[in-house]
Amino acid sequence: MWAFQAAPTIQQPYLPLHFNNGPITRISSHLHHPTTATLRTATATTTNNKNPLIQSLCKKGNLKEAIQVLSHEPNPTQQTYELLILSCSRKNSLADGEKVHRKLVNDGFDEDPFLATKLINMYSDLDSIDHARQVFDKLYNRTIYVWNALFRALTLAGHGDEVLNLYRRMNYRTGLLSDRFTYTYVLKACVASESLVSLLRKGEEIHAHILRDGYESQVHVMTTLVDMYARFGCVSSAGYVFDEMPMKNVVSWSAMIACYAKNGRPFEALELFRDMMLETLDVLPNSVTMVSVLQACAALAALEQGKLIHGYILRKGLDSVLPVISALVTLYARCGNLKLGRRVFDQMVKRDVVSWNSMISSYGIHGFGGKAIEVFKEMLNSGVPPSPISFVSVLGACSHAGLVEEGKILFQSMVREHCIYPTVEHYACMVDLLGRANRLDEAAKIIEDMRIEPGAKVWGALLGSCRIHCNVELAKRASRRLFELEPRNAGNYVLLAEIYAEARMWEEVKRVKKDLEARGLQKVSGCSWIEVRRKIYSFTSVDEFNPQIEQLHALLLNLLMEMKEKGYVPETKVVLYDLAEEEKERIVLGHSEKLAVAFGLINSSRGGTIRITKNLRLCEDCHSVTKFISKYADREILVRDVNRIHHFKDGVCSCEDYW
DNA sequence: CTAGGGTTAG
Repeated sequence: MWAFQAAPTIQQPYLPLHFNNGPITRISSHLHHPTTATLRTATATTTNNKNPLIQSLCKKGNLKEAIQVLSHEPNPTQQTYELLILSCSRKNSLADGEKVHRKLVNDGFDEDPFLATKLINMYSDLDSIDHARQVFDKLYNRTIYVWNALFRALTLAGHGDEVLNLYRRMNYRTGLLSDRFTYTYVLKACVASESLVSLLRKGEEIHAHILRDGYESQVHVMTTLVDMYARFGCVSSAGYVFDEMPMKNVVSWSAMIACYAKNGRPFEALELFRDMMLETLDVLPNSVTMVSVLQACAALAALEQGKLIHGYILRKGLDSVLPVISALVTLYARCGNLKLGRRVFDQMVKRDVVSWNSMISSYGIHGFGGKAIEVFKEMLNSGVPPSPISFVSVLGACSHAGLVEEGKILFQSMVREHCIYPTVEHYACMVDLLGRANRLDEAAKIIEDMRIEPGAKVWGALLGSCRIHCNVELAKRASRRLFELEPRNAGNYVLLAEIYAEARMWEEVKRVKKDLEARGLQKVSGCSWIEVRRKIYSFTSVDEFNPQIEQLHALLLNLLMEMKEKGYVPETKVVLYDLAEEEKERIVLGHSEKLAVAFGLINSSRGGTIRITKNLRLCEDCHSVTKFISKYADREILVRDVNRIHHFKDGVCSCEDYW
């Protein structure tokens, strides 16, 4: 591939990896120092040729001309090459980069580790990881800088496992010691792996190395460590490292807040944010911090809390930062206030693909599929190319709204018009779209025709559809695959048991439940919560400690009687026990969302919307009861379940009973 | 040459 000439000054045999000791180490130890010239530059410096023309052309951004002059320049210096390489990165020109590289080799700089570092960084910036690797492979004098540059390049390219293999070789085969940069890169490599193996153990091993080498007070290293544990979902490990950090700055705090926000612990995220504001005087939150805080508010559907945070963002002038605005759009939409989200979106001066995606998915979760498609098309018209997530968002919107044909057309346009190849997520959307619409055979056909391995998400979507339409046979097939793919996901067992229960196959229900227990798993219990005057109250069906619980039950019983007179029949098929109908009715009446709605009726002012959030999918009985309450108590009720938002008003729901 | 963030997900 490369037709470089052998270096005229240093002739060394090519070894891909070598023992970095002996005289070579001595050469490299002074070669890598940027102020120390190589043999070749030493000559150049003595002739006092600093190539002012090339350098000034580089600084002016006139790369083409600089390369022109370079081709006639007999003595380019190391500094000149450094500027040229940086220019190629900046100009995003691989061809020019290769030209400069070739000339550099001809001029005998191919064993200069300083320039090799720059070259590797350049090729990494130009997304040419193979070239970066080659620079490294051909190099004999490898300083820690060179290793670090390659680690950085590979990590950015997602080749985490390669970094870890090289890291091991560096430790065993060279005398080089890792520095704080090495550690940040190899820690990141643990989570930047294309293979599916969990590299948590590796990360823990590196953690030990870091402590051994005395880096526990290096803020960058420790923050990366927090983030690594966060990405593995090891919240307590992340918290432990964070607590032990002797020095913390805004990045460290943000990493830990993000850890909570991303791992389903929004409450702790807000708590930590509060601690940060109270405990530290010199650490001020910035836009990155605020994004995670907004995410936490969105997860909790804490609208009032979110509005306060929005106010803070405005006061601090962080309201022009794109990620912050996108997070605000999502916050308001997920809190049920689509109008406010739209207003924030409309006020944006500039929009990138993420801003558009947040608006598309906002319409999606509210069930406005048509609006989502409209916004999607508006995005295309405005010249912003869609991302894979744009399609997940818009297909999800079609799914919630039952727009099957529109979804199919969009799905086909992915490859045809946008060169975006569907991933497991996209297929899962299509299976969900078709399955929900009771076109289960078509959904199964999609899976059969998939060109990639259908993952758990795809089979999960199919099983979910089987649940809605009570298709026992297909459910058996889907669950068999699911139990292989994710044996520890309790939700799958529950879904299957519910399907059997609806089909009154009680023996099967028992078997699945036994299976669940045998694996030491538990059904995730339903939990609903409501924000009243900026406080969040949560409910579970087994909660005996709620001081108002008797009042709530009484209210629900009254409603039940009233509803039964009006012809309501409780829907008890979610109950996984073969019990008397009366007993089942008692169970569904205690569902957490009903308690939350009752609490809302009692504790919030009339005329205001009651907003409830639930951790699972809304059950059919709660859905019809809430419809009833919205009419007879004359209240607007918003319920956000795991999938979408239901807007109850005058006895009907915005989902039109399709969810 | 180093650390944290937005949109999606049965």
